[in-house]
Amino acid sequence: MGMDRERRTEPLPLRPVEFHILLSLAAGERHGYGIIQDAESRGEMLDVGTLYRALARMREQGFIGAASRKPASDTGDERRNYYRISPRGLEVARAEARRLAALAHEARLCGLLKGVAT
Amino acid sequence: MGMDRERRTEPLPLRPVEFHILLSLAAGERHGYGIIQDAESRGEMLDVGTLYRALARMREQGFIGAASRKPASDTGDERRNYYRISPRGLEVARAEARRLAALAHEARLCGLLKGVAT
DNA sequence: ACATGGTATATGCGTCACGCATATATGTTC
DNA sequence: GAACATATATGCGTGACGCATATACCATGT
Repeated sequence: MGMDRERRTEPLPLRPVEFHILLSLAAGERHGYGIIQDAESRGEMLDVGTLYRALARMREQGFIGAASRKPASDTGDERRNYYRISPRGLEVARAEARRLAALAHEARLCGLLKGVAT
Repeated sequence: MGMDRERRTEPLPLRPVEFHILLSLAAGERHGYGIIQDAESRGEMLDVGTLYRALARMREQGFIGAASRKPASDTGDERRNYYRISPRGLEVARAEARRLAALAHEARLCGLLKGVAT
């Protein structure tokens, strides 16, 4: 067997797209296209195919769930599917955030972040 | 066409294993197994197959090169292949480090790093 | 001398996740 | 109603992946 990181039993480390999704959802409920726009606002490009497949995968994993109701900010667009982060999703997002922060710290120690504010 | 991130013309963002390699080599010349041990000391697990294939790929890309001579720290083990980071490799490593630091900063803003020192 | 375990590099195998393209349809604006 | 942005979804080809295996050298112990 074997795939990308394939059917790995360990969910961590997260795939980049998975962390982008949880990062958006940690700030509040979002629909798929809104997650893409969030990533764009951070200067990150998410492929739509990669995103929607990751959303389906993460629902199966229990990291995210469908929002019970549309948020107040919704314009009434019936096409939108809103997602919320689950307690388990929040856990893995925090663990991944700590891992990334530690990696960035190591990068600073190696001199890769000279002139970049902390 | 498409592969993992496949034959993407853009080298950025780097794959996780690629950043781990450049992070190790930014601190000095290393051989393959030494890079694995470096990652372990950071709590990151690198698969040996993934590592050696990434090393070959990154040599072709010009991000790393073979060290001209064995470093003074070498014990005389003839099996070792030492690598050094190239100017281009240092560039992309810095860019990727900035991206990761920005991502960690966003994670902090979203409350995913509460109680974690800066 | 031989066994054991750590070090060191490399490749074979199966396949998933990926990037890219395309499809479909609704919302918005002019 | 044309044009474009929004929104979700799937088909396609394949490279990179995790895991196993192969090979061999080095160090230590008995």
